[in-house]
Amino acid sequence: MLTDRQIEILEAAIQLTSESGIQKLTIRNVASAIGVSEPALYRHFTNKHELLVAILAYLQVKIAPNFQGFIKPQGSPSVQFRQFLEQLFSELEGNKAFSLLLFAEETFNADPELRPELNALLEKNLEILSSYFSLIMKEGACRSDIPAQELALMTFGTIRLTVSRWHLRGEEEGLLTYAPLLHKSFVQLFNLT
Amino acid sequence: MLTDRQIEILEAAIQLTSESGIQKLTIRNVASAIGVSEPALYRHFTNKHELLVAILAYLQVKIAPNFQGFIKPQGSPSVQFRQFLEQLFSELEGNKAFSLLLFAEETFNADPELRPELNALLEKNLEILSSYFSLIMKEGACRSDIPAQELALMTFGTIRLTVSRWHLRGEEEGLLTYAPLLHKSFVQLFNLT
DNA sequence: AGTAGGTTAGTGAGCGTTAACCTACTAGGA
DNA sequence: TCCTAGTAGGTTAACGCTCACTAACCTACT
Repeated sequence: MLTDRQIEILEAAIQLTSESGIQKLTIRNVASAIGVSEPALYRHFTNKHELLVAILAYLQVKIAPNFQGFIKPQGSPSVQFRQFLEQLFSELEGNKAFSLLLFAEETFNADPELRPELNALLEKNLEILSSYFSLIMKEGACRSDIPAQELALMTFGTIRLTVSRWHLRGEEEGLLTYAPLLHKSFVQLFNLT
Repeated sequence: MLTDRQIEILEAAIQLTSESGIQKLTIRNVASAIGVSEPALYRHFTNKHELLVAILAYLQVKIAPNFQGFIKPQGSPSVQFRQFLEQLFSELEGNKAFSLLLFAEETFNADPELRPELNALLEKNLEILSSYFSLIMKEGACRSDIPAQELALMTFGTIRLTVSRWHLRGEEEGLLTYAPLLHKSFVQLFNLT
C-alpha cells in the first residue's frame, strides 16, 4: 500500500509535527526535511489533506499498538496500572509522536474533513483502556459498579489533562513526577488491588 | 482600561473564533466583522498578539465567573453536581464562547508566548472545582481520602474529554445526553451524598 | 516507449503589518 | 466667539512573506 518513499515522508512529517507543532507541518518543511523540493511531495501524495489522512492512518497502525502494549500482563492490577502510567509518561517525555497520538484531535482539528479518522483514533484508545478494565473487573480486582467505558473515559481524560497541564507549565518538572499521585488516586477510586 | 471599541472588537473576535475556529481569527475577519478596514484594528490593538492576550483576559474576567456560578448553593452535593453538569453542558451547546474558555489552551496554543495566560486560565478553572470539593468534603458529603485537587483534575479532565468526543461525533446527540451517566459515575466514585 | 520521480519557476490567495492620507471632534489662546 | 492645533479613528494602497499547488521540463530505469 505505502511505498518506502511514502513511509519516509510520513515519518518525517510526524517527527516535524511532534517537535514543532502542527503549524510547522507544511509541504515545504516536510519536503526539505527529506531533502527534496516541494513539488516532489506531490508525486507521493495528491495533496496535503491526503498526507494528513495518511499520517493518521500511520499513527493508528504503528503507534497505537505500542500504547496497548503498555499494559503488561504480569503483576497485580494496581502494579500494572502504575507501570502503565509510568511507561506512558516516560514515552510522552521522550517521543513526542505519542503526544500526537494522544492529542490527535486537538492537533489536526484544523481540517474538518479529518473528523471521522480522529474520532476512530480516540475511540480506539478508549477501547484499549476499557477492555482492560473489563478484564480486571472479572478478576474482581476493580470495582464493577461503574461501566468499564466510564472508567476508561475518566482515566484517559485525566491523563490528557495532566499532560496538557505539564505542557502549559513549561515541562519543567518531569512528567513522571505526576505519576505517583495520579496512580494513588486511581487505585483508591477504582478499588484496584 | 478597555474602550468601548476594544470591547466590541474582543466580542466580535470571540464570536468569530467560537463559531469558526481559531483558523478564522484573523485581523481581516475581525475587522470585517465589525465593519471596518484592517488597519483600523491597529488603532485599538498594537498587533495580533496583544489582541490574543486581551481576548484571554476578557474570557477570564467575563466568562470564568459564570463557570463558577454554575455551582449553586442549594440542594445536596449530588444534586448540585448534577445541576452543575447540566448547566455547563447546555451552556456549551448554546454559547460556543464557553468552549473557548474550557479549551483555551488547545485553541490558542499556536502562540507560544501565551502559555502563562493559558496556564492561569486552566488553573483558575481547576481551582473553582477544587475549592468546591474541599467545601463539601468538610460537610462530609464527599469522600476525603483523595485530595480535592485530584478530584478536580479528574472531573475537569473527564468533562473535557466528553465534550471533545461530542464534537468529534459531529454533535449529533445533544451534549446533555452525556450528563446523566457522567453524573451517576461521579456520585458513586466520589461518594457524593 | 513509457513511466516514476525528480527539477525550476511561477501563480494566486491569505496573512500580519505599515505608510500616507483624510476627516471630525475637541481644547485653548487671541 | 472664533481660529487653530492636536488627536482619535478611520481610509486606500501596498509590502513582504508563506502557503498549497501547478506547469513544464528533465532524466534514469524498465
